[in-house]
Amino acid sequence: MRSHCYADGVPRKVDVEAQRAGIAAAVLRLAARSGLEAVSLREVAAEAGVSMGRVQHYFRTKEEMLLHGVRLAMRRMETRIADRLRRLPDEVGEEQVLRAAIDEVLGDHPETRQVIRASVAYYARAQENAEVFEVLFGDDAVLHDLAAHVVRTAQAEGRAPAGLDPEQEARVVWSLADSLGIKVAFGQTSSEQAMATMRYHLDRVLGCEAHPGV
Amino acid sequence: MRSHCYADGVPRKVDVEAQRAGIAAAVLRLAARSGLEAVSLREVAAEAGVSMGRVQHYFRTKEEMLLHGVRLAMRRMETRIADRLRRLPDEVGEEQVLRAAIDEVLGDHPETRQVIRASVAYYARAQENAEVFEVLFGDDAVLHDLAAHVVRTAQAEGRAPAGLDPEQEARVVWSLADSLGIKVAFGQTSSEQAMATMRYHLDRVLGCEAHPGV
DNA sequence: GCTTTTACGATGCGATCGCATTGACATGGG
DNA sequence: CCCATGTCAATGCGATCGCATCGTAAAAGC
Repeated sequence: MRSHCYADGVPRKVDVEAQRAGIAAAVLRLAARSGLEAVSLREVAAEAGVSMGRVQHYFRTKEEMLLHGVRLAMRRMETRIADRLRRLPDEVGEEQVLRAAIDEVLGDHPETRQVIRASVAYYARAQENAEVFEVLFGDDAVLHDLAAHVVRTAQAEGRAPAGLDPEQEARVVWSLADSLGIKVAFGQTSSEQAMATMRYHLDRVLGCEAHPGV
Repeated sequence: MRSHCYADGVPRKVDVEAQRAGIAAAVLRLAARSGLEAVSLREVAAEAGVSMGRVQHYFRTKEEMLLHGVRLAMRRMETRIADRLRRLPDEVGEEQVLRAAIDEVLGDHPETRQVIRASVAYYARAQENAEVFEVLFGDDAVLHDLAAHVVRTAQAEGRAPAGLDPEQEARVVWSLADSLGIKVAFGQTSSEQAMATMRYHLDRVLGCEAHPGV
């Protein structure tokens, strides 16, 4: 009746990754709620409902624990976007991928807002810790290229207005999504308002189409 | 030969506001450098080069000190924008005001970056502390109205493309400025790159004109 | 001139911090 | 069966935390 019982009677070790993920989830909740100041080993242990010794067993230092926390945040975001794509009819184009990612960022699901708030809490640390910087911003180039390609496709199909610079438009789109996502996560704006603004902008750049969400 | 000597031999009290500002400046430096986690009474005292007793004398609690810090940040930003306007030829229109504010946000002057990084460090606290929220985001409505009005003017003068929604465009412009400003402050993007993106966008919304800066 | 107020510096308190150590217990391999 | 290993809970350490208190020296008020 221990929490780390074995599955199917197969005698095995404790699921290390699951334990780490449980603790990292507590880190995320605390960071999202009150910033990194509130993240101490004792608080994390209490939030995760485990002993402090357990936390220290799975993370050698606080730094390592924090890094694992922000990694979990990004992984969750990717998972949620992938789930969203899976719910769409098959054969999604790149524009659907872009729109799904933006929808996720601007949505008001509590977990999304938690991840975004936690990410912002890590910003200061990203300046001093290259690994945190990489986790937070490492995927930006891929997302940028995705947006730029979508713009180019819209141009090729004649849906986009003339004279657009796909590279600059990509920067605008993601900057907009970032900023609106943060505003939603911190309660400055409603999710609906942010999605309306995003849809307004995308309609002018990619042409007006019927889309679920933004 | 004390640091709080009187000016002109006039026996007066210590300049309370100057003392508080000096301490708040230290708070800003620490928050910008390493986040609010690094802001303790002892660290602030050391950074400001004063005793801990002095810090406690001018701020009854840490909370009050932090609030004064973020107020100083916003005040500095406004001052820097006002200075920028004063350097322009007189009779500035509202569009110049908007552009000056955006220029300041995207500029790579160390003090601007410090203020932006410090502001981001306060985001988590803004959720729990209504006063911090007000200081950080209280001016947003004014800035929004400014941008919307500038867009409307550009429309009236026939410089803007047809079919623009000034309210939405205002949201886009400020979201863009916020996001790019943060990216510059945290070293994700160069100031030049951010200004180029901003100029690119403004040219499409307000019409292309020759402007200093963005 | 004497008291009150202002402006600190210094020090101490209890709580909490990250981290290291220790030991109990359980498991699987030899 | 024994022991190496993995998995923790418990505890203690030195440092640091925010804050309260105390003492002092100087100016302000009477």
